[in-house]
Amino acid sequence: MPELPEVETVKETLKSKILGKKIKDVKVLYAGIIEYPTSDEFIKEIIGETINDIKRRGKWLMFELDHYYLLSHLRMEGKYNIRKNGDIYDKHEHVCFEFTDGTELRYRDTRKFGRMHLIKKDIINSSKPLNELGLEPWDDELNVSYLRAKYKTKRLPIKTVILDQSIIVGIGNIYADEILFLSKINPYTKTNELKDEDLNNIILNTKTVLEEAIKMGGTTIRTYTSSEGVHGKFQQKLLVHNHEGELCPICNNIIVKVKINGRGTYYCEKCQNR
DNA sequence: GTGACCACCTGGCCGC
DNA sequence: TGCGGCCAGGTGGTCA
Repeated sequence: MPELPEVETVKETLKSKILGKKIKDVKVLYAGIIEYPTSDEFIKEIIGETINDIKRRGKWLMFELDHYYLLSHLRMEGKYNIRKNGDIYDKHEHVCFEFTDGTELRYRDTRKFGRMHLIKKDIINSSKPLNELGLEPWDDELNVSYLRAKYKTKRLPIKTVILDQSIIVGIGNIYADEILFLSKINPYTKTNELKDEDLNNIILNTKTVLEEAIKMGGTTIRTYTSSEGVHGKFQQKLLVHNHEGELCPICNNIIVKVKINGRGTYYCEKCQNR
């Protein structure tokens, strides 16, 4: 499932393929993907726009057009493919951007969880969804004081809160397990009971894990691959996630899998005892 | 403001 | 082999 490193990989892959292309037509085959505005308005406004740049904010892909930003969240299984005009549609391709050069960018999503917004450039930072996002992992303002302020009222387990995109963006279920393992923090720990040392470890290990994952092209796990069939390699580096019943790489204890607020969570009871 | 729960979705897996 | 049920999970909405 796409988390920050996977979105970063998609962004870089697409930048090398579609920058400068002008949108001639758009087909929305499943309107539920278009969150804002209506799909009719979406189509009307985006035709004639050129893709000038592609950025990322948290798990959102940001296609910079002439007058708008097209925001795209891949959720669980969203991906982009380049096709030639006239290629037969796959049943899971839901939005198709036709370019003036005869190629097409198609959004494919087997579970239809992904969402798109088309937002005017001058209000992009003050509009949903970007105005509700927290700090990037590499933001200078992400420090112990920031986390302490955000976490002080949170009684939920840290495993749940570390996924909160309004605090730190980009962390999903896979990397959350890895970050807590490296930080030696039990995922059940009440967030407001974490010590400053724990918060510092979360910050450092978030950067470490995500940087390493980006270098390796993200994680290819279960049904997810990146754009254009690009496979990430970080799953080879996962220490606990998806390793239920295997030995902890640090202490040789058995890695267990539990459910915390509905999320599958892998951890080592011996190492993560804080 | 916070936390619990549910809905959105469909492919894969498991048990019968 | 076929069927039904469960699971996976990011996010937003509703309700207490």
